[in-house]
Amino acid sequence: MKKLTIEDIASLAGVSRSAVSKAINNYSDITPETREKILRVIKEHNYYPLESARILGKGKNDTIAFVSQRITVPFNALVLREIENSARNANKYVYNITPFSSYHDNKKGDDLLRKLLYGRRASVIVALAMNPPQEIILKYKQAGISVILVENRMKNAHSVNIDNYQGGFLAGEYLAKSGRKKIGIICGGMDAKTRYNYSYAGAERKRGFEDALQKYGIKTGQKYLEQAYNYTIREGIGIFDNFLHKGARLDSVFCASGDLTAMGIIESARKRGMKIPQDLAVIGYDDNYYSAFLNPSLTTIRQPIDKLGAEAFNIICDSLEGKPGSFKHIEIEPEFKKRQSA
Amino acid sequence: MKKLTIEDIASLAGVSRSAVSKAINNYSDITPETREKILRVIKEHNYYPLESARILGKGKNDTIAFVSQRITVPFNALVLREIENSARNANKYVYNITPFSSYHDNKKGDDLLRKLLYGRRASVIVALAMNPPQEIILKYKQAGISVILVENRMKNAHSVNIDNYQGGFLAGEYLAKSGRKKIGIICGGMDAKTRYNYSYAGAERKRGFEDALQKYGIKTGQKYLEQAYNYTIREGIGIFDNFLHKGARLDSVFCASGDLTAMGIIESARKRGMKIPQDLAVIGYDDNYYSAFLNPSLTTIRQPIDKLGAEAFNIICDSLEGKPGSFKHIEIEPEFKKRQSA
DNA sequence: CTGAAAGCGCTTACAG
DNA sequence: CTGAAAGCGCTTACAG
Repeated sequence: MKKLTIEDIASLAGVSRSAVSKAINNYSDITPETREKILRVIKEHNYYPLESARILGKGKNDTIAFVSQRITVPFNALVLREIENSARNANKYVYNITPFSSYHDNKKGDDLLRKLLYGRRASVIVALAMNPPQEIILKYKQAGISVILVENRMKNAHSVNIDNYQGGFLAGEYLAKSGRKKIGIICGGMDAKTRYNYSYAGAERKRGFEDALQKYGIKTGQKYLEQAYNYTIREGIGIFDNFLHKGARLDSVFCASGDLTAMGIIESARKRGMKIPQDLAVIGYDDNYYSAFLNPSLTTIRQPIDKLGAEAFNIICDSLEGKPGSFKHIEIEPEFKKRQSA
Repeated sequence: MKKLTIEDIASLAGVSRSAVSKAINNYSDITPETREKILRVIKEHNYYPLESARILGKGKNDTIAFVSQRITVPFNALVLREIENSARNANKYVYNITPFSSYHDNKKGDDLLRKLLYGRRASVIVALAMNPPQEIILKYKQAGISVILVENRMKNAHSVNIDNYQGGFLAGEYLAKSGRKKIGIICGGMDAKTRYNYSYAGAERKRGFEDALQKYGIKTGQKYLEQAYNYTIREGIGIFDNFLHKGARLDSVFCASGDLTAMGIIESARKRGMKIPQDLAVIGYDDNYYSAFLNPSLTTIRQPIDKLGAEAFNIICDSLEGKPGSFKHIEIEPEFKKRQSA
């Protein structure tokens, strides 16, 4: 198969290579007739410029890198989807967004961020639930490339979060006010042996939750805390056993680790003959699209991911369009969804 | 920020640029000592080669393009995840896989496939639930770039499917054998006004289902068929009304369009006081990870996406490693999951 | 094994 | 407005 180059198009159209380049890039210093003729030839011959040559020639790359542990994690996919939706609505940058995954390999995650920076593969970074070292963040700052942290917050970078402290507080307050006394919490990212095991979102949810309980004079502590690592239904089932084993006879539990954990807890509690919510009130986190259809329907903290995506996209635009301004830290309000499980 | 180039590394290490290139690419004609010295300098200075320059220099791009309507659709994300899992297990190509989305814009979809081809942005294409015209498929064949269709099947391209005919047949046969007489089907992609509205998977499921019903002497036809377009719970709720409006008093329904449709149907039927499965048996499709936890738990056709991903990855490897062979068409067996709803 | 040189396909000053 | 020329940062024959 013959590979067409800009040279071929130029001779087919009877113009110079730079004229073709100008037509492609929609530059103004070219007559409309010439432009149209060139574009016609391009279309006729199915010519698409080689992307790598464009990037090299231009000296910059206008991709928006969306970096996460895994794009296929439902929450991560939803965040990306909402950023894409904002891009579609604004009718710009839609095709510039490229997902990158670290596949839960922390060193690879750091390496990925370095590669994107030093290999100049992106002009804006959206990093979801990543914990990069300050050193990398500073290098980005020096390079003038914006980093937008989602589900994290650090100096020298933008951040967009759904107010996790508030989410935890709402859950704690509701259970306390309903007269529950032995209130457990299941939370991820508490095992901060290294920065990789730390989750800003998890820590904030726990902090808000415990502040609420303390406000109402309810005990907190290790006995009432279990950690989540996988955020799966199966894990939730096992965690319920852990509470029993250490003698924590809960009357309610807040699954800050998500609706899936809550599903596991409910499954496990029922097998032991407990009634939900009478014997055990359960609150989830996220409000997955099917959570209202579960049995019982799940009381949960809803995360307005659409708003999160919109805010992130605003910062993306500001960065790409060179609008100055200091680092923004945006907190979006979560919503308490009262249903049957609590 | 100073941008390091291969030139800088060469002078820092006291060697030529080609030596650095050889070290980076792990070529053999270089002494181990030289290589190590170069790699040390590279690491020390955080040098990452500019990807676009590498591609341009090499004259080829080794990315594996994963093309779908939207990577954030749960089924699509799962297929990608399973391909990635296979890559991880095989410890190769993990970081070569890049997702591209057409965002449900059919022309953009075709354009994307052309761009990937003519702009040489990929060396293998995995196209999920895409309906490219034969013309494009043939161009890929001529260019020697493999196209692997998933949820579709065409000449001149590989294909990997979960046997949709069989899935439909299993559902139809089960309902017929349970003594159901008025059996509805809800299916997507039947509105083949253009090739974009056509779904190979949907058509095959319907064909298998109707063959089963005919085998057991049960009526089929327009009255018992409704179309799905969005595959959402909400849509399922509305579709149940459609059946009632046209006077189809069903005793059972097969939601070939997925478990979400089934959830909507169940929701709607219950609001009308129907008992599931006594008054209405409902079979879904997919077996979403939460489908066993619904109320009632959902009887459904499970799609073994892990196997699908593994098969697709095998073909990817064969293509990348230049193993010859004719086009493969793989059909994976689905599994009937008996639960409470039917 | 090493290094000088040409080439990949674009873009972008710059001269006309 | 157009076009010849240099440059982007790599890779790859090729000569040594």
